[in-house]
Amino acid sequence: MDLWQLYIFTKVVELKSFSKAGESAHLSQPTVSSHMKDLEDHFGCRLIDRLSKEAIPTKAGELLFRYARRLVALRDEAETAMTDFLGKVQGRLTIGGSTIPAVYMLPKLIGAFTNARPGVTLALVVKDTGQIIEDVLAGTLELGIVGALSSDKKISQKKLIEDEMCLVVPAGHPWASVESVSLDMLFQEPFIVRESGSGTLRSFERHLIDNGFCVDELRIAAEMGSTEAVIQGIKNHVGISILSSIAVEEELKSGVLCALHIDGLDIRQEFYLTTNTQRTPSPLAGAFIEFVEESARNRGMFE
Amino acid sequence: MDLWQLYIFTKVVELKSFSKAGESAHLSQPTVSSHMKDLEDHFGCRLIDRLSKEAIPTKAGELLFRYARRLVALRDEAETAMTDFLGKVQGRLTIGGSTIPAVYMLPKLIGAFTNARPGVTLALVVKDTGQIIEDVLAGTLELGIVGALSSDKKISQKKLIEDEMCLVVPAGHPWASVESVSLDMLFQEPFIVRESGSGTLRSFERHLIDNGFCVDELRIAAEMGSTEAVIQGIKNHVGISILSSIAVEEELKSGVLCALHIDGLDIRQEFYLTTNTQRTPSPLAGAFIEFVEESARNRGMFE
DNA sequence: TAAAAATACTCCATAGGTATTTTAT
DNA sequence: ATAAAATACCTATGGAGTATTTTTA
Repeated sequence: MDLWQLYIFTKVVELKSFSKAGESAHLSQPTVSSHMKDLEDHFGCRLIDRLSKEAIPTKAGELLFRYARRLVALRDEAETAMTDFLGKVQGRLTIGGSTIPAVYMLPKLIGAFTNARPGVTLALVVKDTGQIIEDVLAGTLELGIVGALSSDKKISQKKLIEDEMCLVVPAGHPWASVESVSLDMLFQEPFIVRESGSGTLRSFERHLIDNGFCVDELRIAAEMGSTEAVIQGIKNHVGISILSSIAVEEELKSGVLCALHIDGLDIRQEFYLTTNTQRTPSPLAGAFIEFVEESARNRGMFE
Repeated sequence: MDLWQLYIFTKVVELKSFSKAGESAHLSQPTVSSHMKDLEDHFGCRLIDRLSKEAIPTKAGELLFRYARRLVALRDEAETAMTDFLGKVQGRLTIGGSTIPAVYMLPKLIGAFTNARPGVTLALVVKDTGQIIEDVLAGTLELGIVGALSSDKKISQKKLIEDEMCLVVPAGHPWASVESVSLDMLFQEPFIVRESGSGTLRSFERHLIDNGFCVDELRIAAEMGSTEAVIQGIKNHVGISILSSIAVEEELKSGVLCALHIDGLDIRQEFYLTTNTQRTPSPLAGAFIEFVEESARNRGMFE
């Protein structure tokens, strides 16, 4: 009993004729006969009484007809659901982001993507890089944007943007108009650091040590729990700090803050679109990935 | 996209493995591979991601899986519904009967048939012979029991019982112990007739005329609207009458009434199980037909 | 006689198999 | 090295056709 035979059966019942059913299904009359015989052999009973002028289902045929109609309808529903799913970019997609991408990159990207596409819902999950990579590996997340590379062969990562850590000072600060300062000059100024455990702080520490300095020598004015808090601290002259240029993009544009290089200290961080090589992205995920890559190529992402 | 492939697909998703799915469906692993490829080609997208240790559906595969499960379940439901319908004698059957069978034969038959079969409902429709034959021809009724033959070639009729019209007198009547009386003796006694239009009356009239008599010459004591009324009339000494022996079966047994032959008047009526040659009976109708024929053969029908 | 389904037959697409290779852990 | 799926290739069933016969109104 397959769907094709059941479909032909419904046509026979509806049109009350083998030959008309054949026409409607683009089949010859003998082919219809043979399928009906197959069905009758399968159930071991007559399903259709062949009267001279019309074909009428038996009681058993009526019972089967009710199921056949439902089965054919459900098949059609499945087909259209699949083509809809594959054809249209729609539905819900969850994107993972580590702190910097989640706060400074993804909101803009998600906004631009969903605005042009009704019927699309994007959810953002903020977790640390390790967690996001685990979720991508497990298949819980279709994609993430993180600031570190994974050695796992199942993880595919595409560089989206390079972010430089800059020394950030408030407007009006003596260094505001300077291009760059030397590393030892940092130790004169009150400094704001992130709480220990932050990726930003760790990479800064490593670079200081590499250059023969130590964090303890900094004149630490405050320790802040978030990038946003550090920005507020600088604005309010609590101190200066090292920050991702992406994070202060807005403030640099408006002139509230200024960024400068530190001679001999080149801290760059790259952000990667992270997917599972072994998993096929949904059409929605595929479209978003394309959109993100396109934005990165056009440098339209943060300009 | 056929049910067989969808079934294999559900097995692959459930068992997370092509080879295990093959085992469970008694197929080789390459056959499963080929079916999955067929499905993927059909939808034009990947449905299953083949990881090293397990096979996991893609988003599109998850969508299809939901439909596939429903389709397979519905198919199974149809199969069991069909085998139930064909295997068990159950459900509802409507039987047509003309007056005599409907009142004096079918209640007993229906009672005996349904008592032994839980889950069976028999409905009785009382109509005149012509109407019942029309309904059988139209397929509205699967079977009827009527007292006349049809010339329609699409009608099959099987004789169940032969019923003789007898002269019925109350117990204690002078003729009660007599074997038979001559036709002319009828005209001495008060007589009860059925209303004009009754089949019983018509055939009686015809027979009288054939023998050179006329109904008008009878001493008509009363004209009754139903066979039951005639019986009551005889019991209460209103008069005597000619009745179907089946109709007075009970009263003859209990001795309240007596039946005797009329010399030279032989009115017999046969009752026929009537079906449509072109229609396949449902299992329930078939079982009832068999039961009725068996009862007729055993003469257990009215004894 | 006409119209519908059944039968007889032929052909080829494909579901199924086995043997083997590829791939990833 | 192992386990799983893919590939290659072969076979046979059966789905589809055309031509014809049977059936019944």
